[in-house]
Amino acid sequence: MAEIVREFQLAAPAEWSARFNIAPTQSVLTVTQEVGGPRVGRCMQWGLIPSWAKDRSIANSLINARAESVADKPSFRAAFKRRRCLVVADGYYEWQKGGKAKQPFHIHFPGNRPFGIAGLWESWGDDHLETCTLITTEANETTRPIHDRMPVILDPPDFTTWLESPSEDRDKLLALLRPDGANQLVADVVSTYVNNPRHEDPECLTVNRPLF
DNA sequence: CCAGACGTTGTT
DNA sequence: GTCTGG
DNA sequence: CCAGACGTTGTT
DNA sequence: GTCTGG
Repeated sequence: MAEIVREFQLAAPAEWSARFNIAPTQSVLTVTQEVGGPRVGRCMQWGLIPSWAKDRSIANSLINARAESVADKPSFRAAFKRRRCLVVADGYYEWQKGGKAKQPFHIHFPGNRPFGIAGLWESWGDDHLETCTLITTEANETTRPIHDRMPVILDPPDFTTWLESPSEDRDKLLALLRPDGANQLVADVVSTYVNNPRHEDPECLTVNRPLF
């Protein structure tokens, strides 16, 4: 948490403990910031529920939002204008499909430096349930062999722009939604142990063999 | 005007 | 909530 | 994302 | 095949 507070310049530590296999509908750590306000770390449920949704089942479909259309899609455009966030991670899983087999990879930076994924959030229902979605874009050189999409990983200098820009800066915001340009990511083959969402321990990160 | 949709992923 | 299709 | 379920009736 | 739950 100390590393996260420093990297994201949080005003205070957040309530959070290590996770190894976060599935959609479960809690993720996010960062939000009102214009001119402090950076706040808060937990939200992964899977966006728009304000107009009659029930929460739509969350299963809205775990990702495409950068190419996020500003216009009815499910996302309101959040794109007013409720942008960062989702904190030090790695993510991507599955490579070959026939029936689903080979998971653990994708991370050297040293597992935490990073911020561009996201959107909403508050839903009388209980003000806070939910979020991750924005995806085309894959970069490292991740393309595994899958054609990847999360938008923002450079720390762009955090403020993403979190605080007024809604009329649409083009400026969309320009941030690019693949990781520095291409410093590492992709490790891991065991299919991680394929079971009930498996939630460090064994999920065990490297099977080098990629190359 | 009202009714109905509103999403991504991957696979075919 | 807001847009599209009928 | 993956894993696992996928149904109605009536009865306790 | 497609939906739900985690």
